Amino acid sequence: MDERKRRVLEALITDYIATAEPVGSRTLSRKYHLGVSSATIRNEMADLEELGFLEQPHTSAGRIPSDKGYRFYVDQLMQPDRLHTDDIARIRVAYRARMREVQWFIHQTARLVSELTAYPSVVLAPGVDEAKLFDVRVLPLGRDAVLLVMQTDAGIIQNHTVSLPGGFDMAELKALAAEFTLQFRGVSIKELKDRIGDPVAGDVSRYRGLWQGALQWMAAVEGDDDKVTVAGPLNILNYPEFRDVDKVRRVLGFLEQEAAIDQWAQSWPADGVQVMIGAESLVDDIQDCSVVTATYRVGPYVVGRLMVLGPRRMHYARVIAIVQAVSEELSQALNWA
Amino acid sequence: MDERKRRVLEALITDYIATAEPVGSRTLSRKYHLGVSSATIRNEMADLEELGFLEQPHTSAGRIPSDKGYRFYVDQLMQPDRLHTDDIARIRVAYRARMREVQWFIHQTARLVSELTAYPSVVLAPGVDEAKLFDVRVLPLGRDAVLLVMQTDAGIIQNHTVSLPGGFDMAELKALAAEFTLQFRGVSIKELKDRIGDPVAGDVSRYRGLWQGALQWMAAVEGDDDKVTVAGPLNILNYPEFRDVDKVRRVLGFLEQEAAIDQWAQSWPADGVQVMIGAESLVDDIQDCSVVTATYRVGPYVVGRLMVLGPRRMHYARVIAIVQAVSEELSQALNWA
DNA sequence: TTTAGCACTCTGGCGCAGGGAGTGCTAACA
DNA sequence: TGTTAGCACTCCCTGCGCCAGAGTGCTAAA
Repeated sequence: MDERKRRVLEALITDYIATAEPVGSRTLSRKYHLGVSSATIRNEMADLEELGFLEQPHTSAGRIPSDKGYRFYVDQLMQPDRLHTDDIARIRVAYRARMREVQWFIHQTARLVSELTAYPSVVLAPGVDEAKLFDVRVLPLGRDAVLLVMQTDAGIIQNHTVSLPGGFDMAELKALAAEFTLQFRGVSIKELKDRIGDPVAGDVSRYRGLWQGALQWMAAVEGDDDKVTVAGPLNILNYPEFRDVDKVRRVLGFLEQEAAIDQWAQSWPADGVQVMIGAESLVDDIQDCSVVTATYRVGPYVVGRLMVLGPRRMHYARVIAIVQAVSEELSQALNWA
Repeated sequence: MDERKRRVLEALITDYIATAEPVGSRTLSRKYHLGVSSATIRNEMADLEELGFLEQPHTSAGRIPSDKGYRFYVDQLMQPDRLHTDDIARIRVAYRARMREVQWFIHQTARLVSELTAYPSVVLAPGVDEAKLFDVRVLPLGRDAVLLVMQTDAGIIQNHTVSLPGGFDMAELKALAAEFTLQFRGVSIKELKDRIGDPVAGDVSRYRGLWQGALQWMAAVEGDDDKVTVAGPLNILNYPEFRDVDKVRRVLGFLEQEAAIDQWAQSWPADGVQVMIGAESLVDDIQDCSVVTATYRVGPYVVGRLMVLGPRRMHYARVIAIVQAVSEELSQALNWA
């Protein structure tokens, strides 16, 4: 793999990313001043194909990069773009607002990333599973309904309206909430799921249903709800590789499977920017896509990820730079929030 | 418009809804026992075309219904299906759960409708704009953050975390919330938007930013957020008229414009099941679609709507029945909730 | 080692013919 | 007078062959 092969491969991938058309030797020698003739490039391309970096759709077409080719490009050839100052400004401005809930930042991030990249984006919100219960409170809402408010150590707040037909005794409920807080403070939500059946001190008989419902809700419903935010899914329709409705269906269908995406993301390495090319994602429905993902933090802890989904010939250099910059900015914003 | 013409038109539309193929006279005489020969049907079809109920894609193709044809079919010929007992059971079961927030019912409804009809569905949640403020409370969350909880007379509860760097005086905040409640109870959220600047009695100087932010949030952000719920958008991909990516883009793009949908829905007549065929919707992006919509109530008041979006050759009889049944069931569920 | 030249291959577009589906018209029939 | 059978005609769709264009691989010369 000498220097010239590297340059040919880089030029070819650059061109293919821009045009989505198989690239021929003549095109390369004309558009990129490689200093050699098309015949030489032809030989290099034949070698690169033999090495598995390129593929030929059919005998008399140009070459396109293989997954391996993209991988080499991402790891060895490309370097992340320097973002345009406009883009940088846009990222800064996006988080300027104060007094917002975490969920607002998540939405904002998803929209921002999909607009900057022109690909669909996904943001995974901090999970509540790992968070530890901090306290539970109850607010009367009327004659026969209360609002349960749960706070975790990560500062995440969940709340839920519960109706109690037949009314309730507020003092009793308050005591119960205090008791509950005392007993379960510091227990992770995940663990709480297994302890739904635990007896709670105090007179719970009347409100057993309430607690069980509330716990189920805390543990299950709200835990996964809103965890995955998708923005700009229709961006995928702008790329010629998705002119086919069946391919579109698979990708958009995948983006609707929020629970599956969440679970899938659990298996990824912990930190930093990752790139998955084509089949590397191990997900059938997005074999024709690449994924670029980065984590974000609250303090020192990784709490969530953002990702960009695009065709395999994604504009990696730019997307990586954006994802990197946004994840840092988001981490900062969350630290201040 | 004699009886035979009506029967021919009905048969033709039924067939076209099922097959999406232009229907010829021979097909009609074979599949539907109309008691006359294909030649006679041909004559009737020519008449129906002249009257504007049918169209011909090209000279030697069968006929397809025009918008006017569908309109006549919906108004005069068709009657809503009797739902299968399975479907009825499914609708009943969907709302059986208790102790749920309004938003849960909305999501449930959207999913249910899109699954039953196999078309995309949209549900408009009760607006908060018309709701009147009932009370505002504040809960301490830690050293420098509080949770604002706002309740309206419609029983809608919104809440919002606000950070107050530098700490706060809880007693003062509580008094302020009480004061605020006193002053604005009974004022609609819509009105509240215009009165954000109103002075509040008590010492607000320290917390002015808090109130302004909170009000802005109540009035603007949460008011429109989540108001429109879409389910099953990809169902549209199953219909051959949307095999073209550009058409898909327009329809799915429309379904993403939640604010626009909300506004659009404001202009519809108040109550009952409505059908809009093709251009009748007055929305460019869904000229190739029909819409079936129904309202639902809390007590005697219409508070929201659900709608089904499908190709013009929608299965009106079934969809109308479903939309009708679901809207009634939802109204009941909300009355009990 | 590089390059020019050339024969070869494959795709995609175009024109054309034939089959099929459906129509409209005409004339016969009840 | 309304209905039907028959028939010529129209138009779409499909498959086929052909050709131009793009690109390759190989060979031979620089």
